[in-house]
Amino acid sequence: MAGSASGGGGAQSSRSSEDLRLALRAATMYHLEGATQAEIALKLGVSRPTAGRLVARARTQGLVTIEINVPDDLQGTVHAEVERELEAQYGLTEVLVVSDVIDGTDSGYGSLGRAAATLLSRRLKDQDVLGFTWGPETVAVAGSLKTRSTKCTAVVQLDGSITSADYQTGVEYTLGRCAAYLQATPIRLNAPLYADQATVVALEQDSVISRALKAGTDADVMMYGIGPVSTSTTLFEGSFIDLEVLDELRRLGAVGEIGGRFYDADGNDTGGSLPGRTVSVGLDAIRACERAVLVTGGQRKHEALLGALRGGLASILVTDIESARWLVAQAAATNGKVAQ
Amino acid sequence: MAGSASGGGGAQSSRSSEDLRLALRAATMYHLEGATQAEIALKLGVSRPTAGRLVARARTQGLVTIEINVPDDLQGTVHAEVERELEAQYGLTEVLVVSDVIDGTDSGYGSLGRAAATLLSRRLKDQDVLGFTWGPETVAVAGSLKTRSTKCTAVVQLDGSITSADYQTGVEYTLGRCAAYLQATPIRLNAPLYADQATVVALEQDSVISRALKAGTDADVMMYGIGPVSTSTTLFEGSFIDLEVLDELRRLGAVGEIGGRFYDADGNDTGGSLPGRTVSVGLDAIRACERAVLVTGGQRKHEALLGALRGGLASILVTDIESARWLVAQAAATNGKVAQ
DNA sequence: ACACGAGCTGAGCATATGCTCACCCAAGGA
DNA sequence: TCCTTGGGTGAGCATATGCTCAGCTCGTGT
Repeated sequence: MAGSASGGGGAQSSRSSEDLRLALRAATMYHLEGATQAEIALKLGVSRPTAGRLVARARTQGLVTIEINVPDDLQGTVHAEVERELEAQYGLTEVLVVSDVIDGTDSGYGSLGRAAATLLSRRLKDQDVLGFTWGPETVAVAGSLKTRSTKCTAVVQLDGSITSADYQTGVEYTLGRCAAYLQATPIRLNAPLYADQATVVALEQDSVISRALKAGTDADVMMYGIGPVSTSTTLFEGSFIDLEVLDELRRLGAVGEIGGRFYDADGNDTGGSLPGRTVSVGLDAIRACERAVLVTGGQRKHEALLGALRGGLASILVTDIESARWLVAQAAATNGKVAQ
Repeated sequence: MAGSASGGGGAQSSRSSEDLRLALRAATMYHLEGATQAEIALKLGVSRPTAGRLVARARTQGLVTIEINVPDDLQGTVHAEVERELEAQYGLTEVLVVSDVIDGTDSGYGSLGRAAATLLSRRLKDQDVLGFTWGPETVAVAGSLKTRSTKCTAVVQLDGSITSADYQTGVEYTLGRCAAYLQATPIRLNAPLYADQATVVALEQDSVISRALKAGTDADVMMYGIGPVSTSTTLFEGSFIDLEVLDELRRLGAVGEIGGRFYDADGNDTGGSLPGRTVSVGLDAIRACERAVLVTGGQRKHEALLGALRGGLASILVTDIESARWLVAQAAATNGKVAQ
């Protein structure tokens, strides 16, 4: 008795005009005045679902315009557009672009590190294992960790270290600082990055080292920088790679390196003699990681960065605005074609 | 083990900036891309409530601009602003303004009637009783009822009729057409609008008439026009009111009339000799009705309209744009002070 | 004139959202 | 150094929203 079917509605005198008028009104109340659809329904004398339909129709028909405005004090600081474009072009989960341009020096990763540290705090959950490669970028990230509010289970090296004093320090610094600030167990990969093949085989059979490598391979989150293929890299300058190997890498089309492993413009491992002599998780492990955070910037590393992204070697990218714009231009140049 | 407390977050390197950046991003995903907060949370690596907070913060801090745009084909047809202003100024539930200007003639209520008919269809529920006063406005509304999609229980006259042939027809027309199109029982108030006091008392004791009056008083929805206080009204021209009474009404400050009952600039019944000689529901019954739909327009009736609104004699108004603008100006002139 | 298809409606439910709570961390003062 | 104070967080629930369904009306074809 109370609620018998009241019947549907047919065409009124100026039906669609009246409907649009109502949609306009409903949308105004909903979006501008914060009314609920039930309130709108009550006020307009229609049923609750109809009020919802009116609001929906207003959006469908373009009566509602929603804009996201960057406030003035963030203008020039936030690069949302470029970030979204990169995410789309390279299939990334998140891109974070900082305004500072990275110069060629290793000490210039400050702003990159700060940004990446904040991002890392957000991405890390307390049951996670964090892996990292050594390098100036990750040192900067570790140095910018500020609070103990983020926890994780363990921090593990993804690659062996080299005997250069500076970088040995870098590894220790990164591992120690991450462990401290993330209240995590540090897992050391106590081995050289490169050795002769027999040594590498032996090392990989060592229980401690294999355990570290396994932990690194299975890490929930990975954080790493990249190296270019050039004579002015630590690997070459420290004589860890000689001219012969460099020539081989170039012949094989290497454009960049992660954890001592080189890849070509499509992000594939270049092969050759080096992989068998390298102690680090493979590129496939990085590719398989769902939260692979690549932190790098600067013109020197553009080609290496492009190759890594094309090869799916990162899911999250933290870089500088100049590199970001360059990447966008590259993707546009190849007509949006992105290697998977 | 799985979900131990992960701790709160403290101030990161550039916390508020990073937060704003995230809020920006969350708002973009939510409003522009239609993502749910859960999806945002997943993508950004935060908890679901936090994603919601980010979206909320973006609105709070003015990062989100929402506009309602009237499409071109409704420009000049829809008067949303004036309508909302009138609602606010006079405490009305809904105001509907039509673009056509109402001329002085009784046949000029076409567009008003069409608009009111559509509105009435929306406001009427099938268990409702609809009351109406006779008059050109309600004739126009009844004439514009188009479909049988709206039902209601009964349609009842709110005031007695007068013996002018035209208006007798008007009453019958309105009652019959409403009853037919609304699939409702017609309830006739078969009595003169004005009579001498003894007759009125007798009529009000008649069971059929008292039942009709009661039904009218309790009507869920009322629809009525208004009359001005002037020698050029049907009531005066038809000699239902003589000059003496008109003078009395003017002395008492009458500005308008609904159902044969006159009110002053504040919408109060003017009293005098007429009320005791009138067969119709009182102004209080109209004031008490939650869906009292006043349909009128034209310059002749401006003062009457203003008084009715000031006196709370309507909750829903259908009028023309000229009258609407005049009313807005009047409310502005009295500094927004509105009689309750 | 009658029957059929299209479109709209309200009811009911699955999902998404906003809110309250207690907890934990970081900063400031004795 | 410890303690207080304020801000921010996730869990759980009440509410709001969107969706699917069946029923009814109107327009069209025979």
